[in-house]
Amino acid sequence: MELKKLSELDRSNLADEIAIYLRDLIITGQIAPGTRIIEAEVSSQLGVSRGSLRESMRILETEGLLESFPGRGSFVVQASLRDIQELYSLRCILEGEAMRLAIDNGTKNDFDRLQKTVDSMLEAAKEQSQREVSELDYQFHYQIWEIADHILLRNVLKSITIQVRMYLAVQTQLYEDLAEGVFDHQLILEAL
Amino acid sequence: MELKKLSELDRSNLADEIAIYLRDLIITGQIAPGTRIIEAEVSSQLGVSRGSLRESMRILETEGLLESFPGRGSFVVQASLRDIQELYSLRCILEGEAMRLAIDNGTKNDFDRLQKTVDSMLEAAKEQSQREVSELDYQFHYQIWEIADHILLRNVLKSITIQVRMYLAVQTQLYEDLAEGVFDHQLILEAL
DNA sequence: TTATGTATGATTGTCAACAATCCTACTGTT
DNA sequence: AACAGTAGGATTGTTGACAATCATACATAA
Repeated sequence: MELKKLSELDRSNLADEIAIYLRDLIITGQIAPGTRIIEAEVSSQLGVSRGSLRESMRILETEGLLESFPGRGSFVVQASLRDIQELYSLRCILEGEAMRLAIDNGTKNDFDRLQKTVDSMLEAAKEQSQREVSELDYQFHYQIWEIADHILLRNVLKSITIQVRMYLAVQTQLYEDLAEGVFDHQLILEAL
Repeated sequence: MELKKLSELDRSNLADEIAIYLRDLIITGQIAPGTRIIEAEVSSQLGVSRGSLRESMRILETEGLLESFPGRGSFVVQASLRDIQELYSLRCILEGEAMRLAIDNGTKNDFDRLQKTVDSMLEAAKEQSQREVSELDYQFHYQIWEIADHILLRNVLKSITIQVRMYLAVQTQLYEDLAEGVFDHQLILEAL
């Protein structure tokens, strides 16, 4: 049996865990855009030191979720219309490229798994479970990216999608008709 | 007269400065791929604390220049052939997109400035000044990205180009005939 | 009233020290 | 000789404290 290198296993350090936690709060809109992150406050609430928190904030800043002004504090990014447009246009370009690669590389097995995800999504949409639909939506795309077998492309798409989800969380009205969105995914799959 | 917000001015903090410094060392190959970054050693050499250094390392890690294994240390990434291929393919896709946008948005003035850059590059190539050619090469592309007027696209391209340059620095033999590379840029400009 | 100066608390920037973990080399046992 | 066990130093993980900076409110003068 072939074993994975332990060094590749995710033995997390604090900063990463904090980043994961905060990232989720930001993406889901639980921390509103524009809010200032006060280090002492947040770190004590999380029960960690400011040093570790600052490390995690640097990760989120590089990812484009936070924006920091030296000496003045860090804030959850507040997207302009332009930012969102750019995010979408870049996502379209890369997603298109991912699909092209997925078509080349995908096996029947791959497409069966995609169909399964779409089915689950349809079901979740029927039950109006927004949270679940959103999660399955991400899984659907993530599966395509994996089939495309282009690690860098996947990472960039992941980072962009995270930001898109953040903005969507704030403007949920865009997601009113859940079922329609799911139907789009069925179309994508058939195109593949 | 309209003034810029001071908050948008880059009043740097230590971590950013360290990141800029280390990034350059990595990109230019002065720190070889695979070398381990020992925090105490580097921070004392730079005359900064480990905390600040760690923050900068998190930035570089998120950018894909460092790779860290919790509890075991951080290393300058060692690219596989695959990594390089992915880097190039993604860069092609995005650079193509940037050019398309640049064609739409560019004014005559913009193209004149590009021509100037190519001219300088040709001159630098004649004098076999690798360093200068490399810098002007980056400027040429950066100008196109600015004309394209897509901030996000530019940022992603910047990050990818940084990594490409890092790998190029290690394998400089690829850049033997400098003049030929410059000629490529003239072709690009004429296409625009 | 408006503008300028000043003091105070709040927040960030930076650091040095301690704790936990890892790696290496040595020891002893079979 | 080959292996497991075990110190010891080296390195990372984490923290709390101090210094520097910023923002706010108040006081003062024109």
